[in-house]
Amino acid sequence: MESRYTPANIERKWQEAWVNQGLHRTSTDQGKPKFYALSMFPYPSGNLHMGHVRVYTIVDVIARIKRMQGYRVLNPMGWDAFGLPAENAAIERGVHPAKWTYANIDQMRDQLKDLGISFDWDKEIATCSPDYYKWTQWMFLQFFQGGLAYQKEATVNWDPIDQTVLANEQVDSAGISWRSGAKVERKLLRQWFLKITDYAEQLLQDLDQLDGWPEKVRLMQANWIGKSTGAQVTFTTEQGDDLVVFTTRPDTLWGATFMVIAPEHPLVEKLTVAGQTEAIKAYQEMAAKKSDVDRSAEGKEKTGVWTGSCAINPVNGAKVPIWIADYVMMDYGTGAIMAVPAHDQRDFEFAKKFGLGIKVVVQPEGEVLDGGTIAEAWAGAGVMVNSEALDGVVAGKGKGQSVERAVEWLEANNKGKGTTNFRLRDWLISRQRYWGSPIPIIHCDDCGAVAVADDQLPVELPVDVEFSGKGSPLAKLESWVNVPCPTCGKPAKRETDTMDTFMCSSWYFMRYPDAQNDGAAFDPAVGNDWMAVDQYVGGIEHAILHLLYSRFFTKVVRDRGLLTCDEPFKRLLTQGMVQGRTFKNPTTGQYVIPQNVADPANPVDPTTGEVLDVVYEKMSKSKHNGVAPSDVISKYGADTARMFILFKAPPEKDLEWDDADVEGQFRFMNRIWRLVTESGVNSGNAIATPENLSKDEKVLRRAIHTAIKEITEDMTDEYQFNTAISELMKLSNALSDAACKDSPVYAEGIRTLLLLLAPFAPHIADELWMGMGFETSVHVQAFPVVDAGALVVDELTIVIQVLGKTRGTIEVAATLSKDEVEAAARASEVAQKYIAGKEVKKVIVVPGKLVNFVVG
RNA sequence: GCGGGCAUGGCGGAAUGGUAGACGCGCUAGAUUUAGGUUCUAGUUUUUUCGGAAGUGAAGGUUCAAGUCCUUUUGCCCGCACCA
Repeated sequence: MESRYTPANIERKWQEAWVNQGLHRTSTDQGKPKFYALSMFPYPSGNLHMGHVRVYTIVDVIARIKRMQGYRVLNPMGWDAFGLPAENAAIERGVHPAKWTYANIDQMRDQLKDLGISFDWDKEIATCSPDYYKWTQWMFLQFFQGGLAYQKEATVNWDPIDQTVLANEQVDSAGISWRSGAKVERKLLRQWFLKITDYAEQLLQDLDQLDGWPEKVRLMQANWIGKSTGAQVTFTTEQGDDLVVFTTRPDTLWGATFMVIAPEHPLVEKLTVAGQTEAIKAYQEMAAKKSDVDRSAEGKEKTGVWTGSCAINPVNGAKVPIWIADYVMMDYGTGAIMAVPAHDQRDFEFAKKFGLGIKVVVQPEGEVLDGGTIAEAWAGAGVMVNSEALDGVVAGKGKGQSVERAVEWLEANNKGKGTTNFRLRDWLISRQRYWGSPIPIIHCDDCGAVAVADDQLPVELPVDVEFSGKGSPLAKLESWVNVPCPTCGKPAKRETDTMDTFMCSSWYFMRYPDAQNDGAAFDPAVGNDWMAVDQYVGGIEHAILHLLYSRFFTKVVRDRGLLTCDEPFKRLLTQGMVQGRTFKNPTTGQYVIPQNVADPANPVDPTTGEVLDVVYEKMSKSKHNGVAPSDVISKYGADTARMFILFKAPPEKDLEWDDADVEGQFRFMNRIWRLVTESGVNSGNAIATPENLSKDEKVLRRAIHTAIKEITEDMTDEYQFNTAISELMKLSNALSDAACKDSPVYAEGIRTLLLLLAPFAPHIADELWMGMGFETSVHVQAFPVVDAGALVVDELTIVIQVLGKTRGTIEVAATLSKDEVEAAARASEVAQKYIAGKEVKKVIVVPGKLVNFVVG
């Protein structure tokens, strides 16, 4: 073995050796408990960045430690390979998306291998491969046959840059596309949807099962699903139509003074009286131009137009005008509301602006509200008034209070019914692009939408298409579009939309355990053996998108009898960003290229001489703060990169990339190298026996087993890699300082250090382990188990407190009883100094920890 | 507006209600070295009359004992938002 630690000379060697030994192949030993470790698979952009390094390292450490602890581990890798960048490359550079994608995959796979991640490459999948998307299409047909996939004409989010529609989840609150950054437009189109709303209640309820998930993610999903309980009430229009509203406050029905319906509401035309036609039309056009976001922006100033018609309030027969206004959304509730201005601020503002009536039905205690004079809506507590049957009832949502009573009354009188409403919308999955899985449907004039037969799957993407960037290339390919109807044989047309790529990623974790099955998406027996994923790791950006869709898929797959699990991911870890050191001009806000900063310790702007701000921000080209994984690996090796990234911050927190800290981590690897190579310990050394140890040996052995205990705890359930590594450092320090380097305990310590280190820094650990003369890799050894006996101490340090203030410590024999400890403490010099001559009112003895004297 | 999270040395971060600052970075001094780097040793919250005293964003409270629990509050970050 070399005397100098040179990672470049050892890492590749071990990566190849592990492959040759088949160490990372998923064990089929059914005698072992299973552990499914999963990282969110990447989009194959072609370049590995530090964020990738972080996720895969985290999962790798977990997988490696579980293997050493006797689990059969599945740690797979694949590619979320459909998507627009490939198509854009085709448009810009004339490369076919498939060629571009597969080249990127090859490049990224090589980069991943440099990291020494223990993926089972036999399970590799790429969602753009016909072997895979065949089953994505099959999954779609499962939904279709289950009545969970349907077409609907709807106002949808249209991304003008990517030239496709997007699901609600893929547009942020500012109306910006998650991918292109474009402001989405609204378009009326016929599109495919999945009925995720059928599962809204379950998706919400089962969040309670997910106690291994961050609370934050569960809350985000609960908010997105957005359940609210209330009632549906049917008003009748003058024209005789039913106009159904949803309200969470049915108790205030008697206070409704007008109604508002969304500008897109189907009844608008019928309700509009002759004199109002133009005003209504103009308002509708204005509203149509605005996105939902614009509607809610603009200072929230209320706008609207009266249709000229009225409706009859079913509870009291009151005649109320029907307005249209864009503060009512067509896609929430029923697209129509009853307005109670006295008790709803939005309705109040609207009523004030247009001079509509305000009727108080809730009177707060000790106050008399008057609809004509109040300055704002009263949404607080009170007692019902002017509400016939409800008069005198306490207003509120509690048991026996007005809301419950109102629902009972509505149902008893057949005027409405209690109901729940969800914010969640059905999932729009059509995309007007080429590089995605075709939707396996054929449209026939006579038979409608007909499923492509299972034995005809996959509907393959045609290769020879033209990429102009305008419209779907598939739609223009007549030879592909025109096919006979599978049912009646008449000329029919293929669906030319492809699926949202989130379809592909919503079930890939079900495919991995049985990745090479060409007769089914997966064998249910294999699927049930491995599902659910025991530990999932990925970015918080999928808190709703991918994680919600995957939960939905899992429930549908369960209901189709393919799997038995309710939830796909038992535990979820959302790792923080990797941030780069960024130089920023404080006045212009411009980012300065690090190479142009002469003295990084005192950075000044190279052109203006201003002192620059040094901040840590997400790595990106525009900020000139990126660090390439390949550069770090070639300079320090993968082990140092892995150790640094794990040590620098807890996994869920953002991590500041700092070259000085990387150096520090490299020093630690060097210390271990020297410690082990200079120790003289080899596979032939006797292993320590716990008996008849000297004091020094006992101290060292306690340090060894404390490290085992702490690291094992840090790696159970909650993963605390940073403190685990600090324990490795402590053990390494203890071994360096050991006073008994000839002892078998020292040999035990050296070996234990390598075993504990193996999951974190696998290359150096195996190099040193095999260098000691062992026959088999460090990675197939059992993970050390703590010997509780080694942790027992002869002497305890007891803290002496007086009135809760620490005054010193004493050493006592561990065998002393509680009373004896108290007596020793009382007699101690430290305590006497503070308690002599004073009355000791109380003594608290915490065994093994402290004695606290309470003096008067 | 609603919901959630966070706040500890120069920095990243540790602390089952029980010696706050583990571990690391940086820094200071010394040793080794022709020098730099490496490596090793010691030190590194503040203050001090060298006995101590104070200290975990702020203010209260519970407790023998609070970074940790409770109440109020400030700042920052994140998610949702005219949701009927």
